[in-house]
Amino acid sequence: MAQPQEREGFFARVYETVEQIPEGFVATYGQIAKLIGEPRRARYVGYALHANPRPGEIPCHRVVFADGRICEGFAFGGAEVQRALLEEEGVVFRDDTHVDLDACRWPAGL
DNA sequence: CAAGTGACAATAA
DNA sequence: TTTATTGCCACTT
Repeated sequence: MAQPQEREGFFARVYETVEQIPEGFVATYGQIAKLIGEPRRARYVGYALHANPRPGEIPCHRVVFADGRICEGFAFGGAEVQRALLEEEGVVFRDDTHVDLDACRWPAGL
């Protein structure tokens, strides 16, 4: 396999960043990608979460689209489950599939 | 080796 | 304003 180790470094940074998201807050793929220094890998941020090698430690449910939207077949049990998890932590929802990024965006103070 | 795919985002129409 | 397309970059086939 001789695959570039940078991939693991990139993935590791994504996990580190996502794990640092406080409860009641959410981050977007583009924001995370930019925070780790690779704004062009926004897509791969989601890819890293899909890989999710550490279920239970990586709050992937706190990571949403730039608009705060959650894809349907994305979460473990469905967008509804994810919405419930976010509401449980205090995240405000504008719609059934959109979170209030204006109030829950992370990192705060951008 | 080349082409296709994908938990996104930004820009164009 | 919403919808459609392109760009990104690594992985899969």
